[in-house]
Amino acid sequence: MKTQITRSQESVLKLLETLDRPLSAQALCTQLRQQNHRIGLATVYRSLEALKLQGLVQSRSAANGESLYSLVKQDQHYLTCLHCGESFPLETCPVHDLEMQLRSSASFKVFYHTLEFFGLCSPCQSEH
Amino acid sequence: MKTQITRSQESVLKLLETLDRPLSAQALCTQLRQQNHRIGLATVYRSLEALKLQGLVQSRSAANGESLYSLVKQDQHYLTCLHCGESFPLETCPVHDLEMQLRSSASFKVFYHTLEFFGLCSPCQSEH
DNA sequence: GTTATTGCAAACAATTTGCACCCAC
DNA sequence: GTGGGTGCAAATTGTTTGCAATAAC
Repeated sequence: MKTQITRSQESVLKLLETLDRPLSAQALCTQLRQQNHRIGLATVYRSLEALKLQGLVQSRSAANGESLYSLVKQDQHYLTCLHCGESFPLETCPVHDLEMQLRSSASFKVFYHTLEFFGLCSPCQSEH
Repeated sequence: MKTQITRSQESVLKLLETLDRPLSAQALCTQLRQQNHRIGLATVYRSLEALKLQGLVQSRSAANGESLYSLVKQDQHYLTCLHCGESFPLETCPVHDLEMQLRSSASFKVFYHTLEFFGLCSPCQSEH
């Protein structure tokens, strides 16, 4: 479990820090190239995987099947509509206390958590 | 948003009721065929999608990228190891109260939620 | 009979992998 | 120099889709 960071991992990390919402690997790659980084999609995936292993980056899968990546620091708690797939961020996270308890447990080292509620958003409730 | 259940959806639902852990679509298809259901993988996916839309079935993505399906009734809350990918079920769910609050809100109709903590399990902590 | 559902196979797309090249140390 | 990191393109694989056949009503 190496902990050293490579050049690519650093540029991915830097980019994620400027973003306020999770992006797909492909979108991240496109943005990096627009910023004149010569980087391949495979490297973006490899970097994201490495950063996840270090507990710096998290991913969740969107309704369309692709994975969305963001910093662990940026809490990700959503209300997600089963019908249209849209995710509405939750303001507060109700499980911080439990996370703190778990963090102090030696048997499992917690880096971060995700919490997602699934259901129907207001517009989708009125369709039949 | 139709609510009627088809024959295939019913057999998938029946199978899920007999299982105590989430399975992939492929595994579900295999099991159904072993039980002499003549069913195609595509139909399993279509059934799972329909059941999800009805709030009966939930899915989460495993470490290897595939989706694992289970009944909404079967709570799914995990400690997941970033290193080996193994998921350890949590005994209790700390967010039921919040879910109850959200359920009574008219603006978003909550069917179910997922909660997952990510980190390193005990064996993986000792590797370096 | 008409319409929705199904199985199959082909298509698709996100992700992973093989490999030659290149950079850092 | 050597070993790890990288880009590219090919391979892989979970999932979706087109379509003819079938089942439901």
